[in-house]
Amino acid sequence: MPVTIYDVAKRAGVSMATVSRVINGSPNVRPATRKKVLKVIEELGYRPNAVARGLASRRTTTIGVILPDISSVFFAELARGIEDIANMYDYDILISSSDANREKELSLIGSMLERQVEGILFLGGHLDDAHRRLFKTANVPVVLVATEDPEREFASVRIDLRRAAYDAVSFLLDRGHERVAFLTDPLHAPMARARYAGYVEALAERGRRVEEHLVVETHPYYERALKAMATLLALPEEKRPTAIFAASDELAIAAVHAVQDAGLSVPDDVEVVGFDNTRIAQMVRPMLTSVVQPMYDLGAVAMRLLTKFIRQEPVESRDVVLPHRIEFRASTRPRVGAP
Amino acid sequence: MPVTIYDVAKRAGVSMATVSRVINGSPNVRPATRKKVLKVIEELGYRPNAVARGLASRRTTTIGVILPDISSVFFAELARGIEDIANMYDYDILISSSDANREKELSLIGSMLERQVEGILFLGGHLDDAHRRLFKTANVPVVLVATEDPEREFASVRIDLRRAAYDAVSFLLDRGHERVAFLTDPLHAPMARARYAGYVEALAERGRRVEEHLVVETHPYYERALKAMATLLALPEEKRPTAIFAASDELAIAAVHAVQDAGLSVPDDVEVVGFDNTRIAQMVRPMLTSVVQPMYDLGAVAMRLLTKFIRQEPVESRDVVLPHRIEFRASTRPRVGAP
DNA sequence: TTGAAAGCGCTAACAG
DNA sequence: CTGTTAGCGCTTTCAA
Repeated sequence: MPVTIYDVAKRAGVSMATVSRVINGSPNVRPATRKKVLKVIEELGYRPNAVARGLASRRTTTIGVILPDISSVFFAELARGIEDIANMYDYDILISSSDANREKELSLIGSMLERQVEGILFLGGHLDDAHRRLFKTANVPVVLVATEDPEREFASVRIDLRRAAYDAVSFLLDRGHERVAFLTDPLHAPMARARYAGYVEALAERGRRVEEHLVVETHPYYERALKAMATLLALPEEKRPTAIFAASDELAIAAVHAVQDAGLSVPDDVEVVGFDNTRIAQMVRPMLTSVVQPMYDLGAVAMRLLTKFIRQEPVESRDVVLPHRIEFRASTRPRVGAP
Repeated sequence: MPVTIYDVAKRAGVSMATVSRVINGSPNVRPATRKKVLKVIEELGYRPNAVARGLASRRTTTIGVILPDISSVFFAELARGIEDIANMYDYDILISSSDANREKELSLIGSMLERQVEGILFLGGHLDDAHRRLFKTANVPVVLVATEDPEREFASVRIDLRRAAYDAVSFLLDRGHERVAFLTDPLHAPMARARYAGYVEALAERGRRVEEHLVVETHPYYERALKAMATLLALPEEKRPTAIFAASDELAIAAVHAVQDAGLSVPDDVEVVGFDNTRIAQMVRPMLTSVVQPMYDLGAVAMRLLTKFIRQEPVESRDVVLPHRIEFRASTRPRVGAP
């Protein structure tokens, strides 16, 4: 029923190969012929079938993106970075949320491979042997994004989470805080563990040990975190933290509010540092000091790297670590000598 | 190089038709044969080529989603609703951001049709004749989601934006406010216009006219809105609004902060109502009263509707209007008799 | 229950 | 510069 390349060829009085050439912008077509074919394409409303093309050419111009949850601000922003670069290179994007569920991840990877994606971007999960095996039999390049792979077996684009946490905690410790709390989503997640490692390291380097009660593990939602922090702040003053490092901005905001609810002031009584520097960091009062994770760039750089692998271009590094920094705002006290 | 259905057939000593039947779960295969084939599939690590299948069967199990911006909280949440239902019906999703740019939208629609998507979900834009023409030649079902189409020509899933705005503004007016401001993103966007219509209607119904200076059009970002509101609040008291209806939660939060910056109190001096009831509404103090737009459900229902069209199942209504309501929180004063 | 064979719509040598 | 001819890997009649 739909118009095919064959219909166009017949009507234009040329072979389908010529039509194919016109469609694909081959220079080897006489201008007059091209014009004629183009006219017929217009008349017939011909629209090339990308599936057939994909089968014949073995190029689908599609890449697969697997992420924990597209509705999370963090991954949505990352996805946008991926999309923009993909677009620039004429790739379309197949997106699926995995809920960081291993089985779902594996099944999604399989499904994308069946669809003959030309590359896979895998975000924010944890790799085990099954993942590795699948990726290795894939025959298409894979880039991990914002994903912890201790083995560094696959190409990846990320920030140094451990170091970022280390920097944030060091900043707080160096201001003289005796008790810096760490508010985090469950520590079984690899990204949470990386931050925890940085927290521990910053303490250790100063001859301090982790005080169990200052590490607050909670579900990564505002309401839950608020309650968890309320409990911590109800402690007597000599056990209560005077600074809080939170693993996300959402957790940090919960911390800020818990402090205020306890009748204390941010930043005068308690300083708070968040993570990710999402839009919301600037939309609360006091505005949040936050570790900047360049989400859009992570996505963009990863996608660019993937195109290089697909085109077999040389790449400088398979493990790209993007810089992080701390954006200082009002949830911490002004730094001496800061602009 | 990769294993094909033919390789499996040969090795299993059956025809490729039989292998195809096994893959597709056809009941017309002797159990012993099925088992043998399955074993070979396993041994060879055979993975069906979905592109070839799509070409042969004319079914790609792919649907196309076009939205203004995947990094926006609103659309990301909507996308998640779409995804979950799509998944349930074994569809994969091709997502693209259009930036609400007409040309981009048209080109994306074309590209998705070339890819033989089995249906299209079009979110949050404005339809003109070019869109309509494309959709009509598409031969695949289209569902508009959270999209204003005055002509109601295509199936759609949405809330009654005009009515929702009307309800919010009526609520404020009925509390005795003389001056209710409307803080909105640019009014050329159809969704913004719909809310504006509700604002006007609520006023008109009470014999009031729109006061130009109370309609504040701004870019839909916190910083810009904050400035715009500051200007408005700098007005002498008799021109200053005592209530603000904002077109999004982000704008509403800017309004709250502008009021506070002006040395006034929310809700005592100025009441503020937001829109969408995104997560952030509960993450600011005072917590935001907001019009609930069920984003996840909009996506889920739309996707479900699309599957019905694809399967040619009967549908009850082509214009699904989901209910909205107002979630009352602390940015408005307590209602008399409210729980 | 199984197999043979004809496409699906296009690309990509190859020949001219 | 253009046409011919094989496929790409699978589904789907139609027979057997």
